[in-house]
Amino acid sequence: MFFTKSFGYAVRGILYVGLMSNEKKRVQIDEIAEKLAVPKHFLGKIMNKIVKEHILDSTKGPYGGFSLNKDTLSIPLIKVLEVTDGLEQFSMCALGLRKCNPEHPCPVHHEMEPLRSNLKRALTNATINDLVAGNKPELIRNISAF
Amino acid sequence: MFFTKSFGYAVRGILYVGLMSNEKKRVQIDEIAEKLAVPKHFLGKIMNKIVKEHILDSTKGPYGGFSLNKDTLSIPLIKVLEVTDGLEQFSMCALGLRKCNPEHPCPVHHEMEPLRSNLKRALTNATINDLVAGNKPELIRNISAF
DNA sequence: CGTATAAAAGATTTTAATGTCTTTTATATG
DNA sequence: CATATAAAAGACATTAAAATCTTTTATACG
Repeated sequence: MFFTKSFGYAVRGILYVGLMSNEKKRVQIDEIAEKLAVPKHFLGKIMNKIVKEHILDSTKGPYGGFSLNKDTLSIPLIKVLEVTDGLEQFSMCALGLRKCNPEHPCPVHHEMEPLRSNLKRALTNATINDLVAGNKPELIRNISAF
Repeated sequence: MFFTKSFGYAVRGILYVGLMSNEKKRVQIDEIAEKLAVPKHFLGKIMNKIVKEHILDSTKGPYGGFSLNKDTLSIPLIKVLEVTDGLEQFSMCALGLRKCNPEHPCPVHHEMEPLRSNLKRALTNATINDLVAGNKPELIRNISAF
């Protein structure tokens, strides 16, 4: 619920790179896609966006792949969401009305507003590092699809 | 955010019927679609589902249209959501992992769980009547698209 | 019964997210 | 420079939600 598949793929891909960064400098898309059981080329496009936004680094060619950069671990999840899904959802009416606002609220506006801002805050406060910091063998298990 | 357009159309359609039920017994799909600026035939299919689930009544032919029934006003919003979008979203992992659960949580499980249950509770507690009960002229304005 | 009305149902199209396959670009190394 | 590797880019296919158009079914009323 809430997010696209792309967002889930992105978060899991970034986490996988983070978890592997002790063992090897760079991780290839083939390995990520296989371990997470995610479509390789689709993940590739998403990872490409992630690199363009400086959330990860990548290099082509032999010994290339994806790697953490100095900022990766402090990136908040909402930044990843922005890249994959955009943030319009936080300002868009739950019933799809354009002119919904506090002065002219839709019928569910007042119910939805606190939920929306709680979600936004949770995603703003949680960083990649927060997710990587836990039990690593457990986490590897938990980002794979099986 | 959160929901499909179908859900928004359904809620607004039901509310429009509720608001008109003082003035006339039945409301036609042409009027609803026009006033809410929603595609008529698409709304028709959604309203049909709503009728099949006994959230509204409908009759064909002259003087036909959609009308409230004895249960309409006490229907919780989550029932409407179930009809239009289904409720799988409440049990589905935010990152799309099948085996995500409290014992093997995905990396955002503990952040998302309270938000999810808050949303579910809000939709379970809010009835159609709660939304109709407010200022009616204001509400009519607020469910139209303009 | 015949006719007009309005929902229901069916068929088709459009759009966006997702997924697959192929070609291009960059780079490390002999 | 030649070759192999791996990301990036491009073209195309699939799927589900959304939207449109046409035909069928039910019903009120003269």
